[in-house]
Amino acid sequence: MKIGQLALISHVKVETVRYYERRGLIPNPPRRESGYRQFSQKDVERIRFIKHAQSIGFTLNEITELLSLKVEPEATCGDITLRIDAKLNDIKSKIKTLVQMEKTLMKLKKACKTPNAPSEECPILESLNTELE
Amino acid sequence: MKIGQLALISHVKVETVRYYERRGLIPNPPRRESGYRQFSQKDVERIRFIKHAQSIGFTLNEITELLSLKVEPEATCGDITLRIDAKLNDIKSKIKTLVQMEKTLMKLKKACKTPNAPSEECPILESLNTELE
DNA sequence: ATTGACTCTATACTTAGGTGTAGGGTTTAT
DNA sequence: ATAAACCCTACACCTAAGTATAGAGTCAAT
Repeated sequence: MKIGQLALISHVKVETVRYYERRGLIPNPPRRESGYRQFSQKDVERIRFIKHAQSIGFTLNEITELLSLKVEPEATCGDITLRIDAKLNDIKSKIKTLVQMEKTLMKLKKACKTPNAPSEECPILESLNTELE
Repeated sequence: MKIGQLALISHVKVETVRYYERRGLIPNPPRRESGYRQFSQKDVERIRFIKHAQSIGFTLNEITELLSLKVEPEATCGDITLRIDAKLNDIKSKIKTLVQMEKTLMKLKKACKTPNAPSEECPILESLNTELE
């Protein structure tokens, strides 16, 4: 199939497919005489893999790594699990940060008892001037 | 004080101070004859404000907005609270996404029962090829 | 055989928040 | 008075993951 159809099926833009190829995420496809890329079902799967991996938080660099682990003969399933664990740690720490932000924001919000007061003397803005715990 | 000292006190780089000035986050400072910027304690506070606001998740664009609300005469404390609420929603939705990723990753992790199996047949990679629920 | 839709390459642009560099001028301490 | 340390502007570069564009060539249907 041609690039347009692959893109359509895979719900990505044509430029994204070419971008993935440039990044080495998709094997260089064979070409017609005209230079047109010829894709196959394998490429549809490959893009699905990439998109799924992205949706669980992997970057394209990390996905490149996962894909090469897949073909390295000495790589084991345990090696994959290691990457999963690392990503779990990433995500946990992001959650932690966000939860802390949430807490601080809720505390700040409560600081405002007079919604009609001029913003100039808003206790929220004032506390941003000094300390945040 | 000169830019280097402001940067030192504020724990930011000199270039960052100039960058904030370019973005309009810091008022244009007066200059000496030589062209050197002259900063004051107010600017230290301003950078503190920016850094605190960043640490609770506001972008520099949003901080610019907060700063202008602060000086608009008709703006009220309630207007500030609105921004806090919007940011709280942002953050909640980011947390939600991350928690979902975490769940999926943990499920994937459990799928691997044979850590020494070759990665080629790793059930984790296989599920990325097909479906993720 | 021509038109419209598709594809090709190469290059630049996007967002966000900076960071780094080149090529100069200034200040300060000795 | 000279050297180190600082400051100036203007510009390019960085990451991440694309998106957009120009200018050219190709394919499919009428």
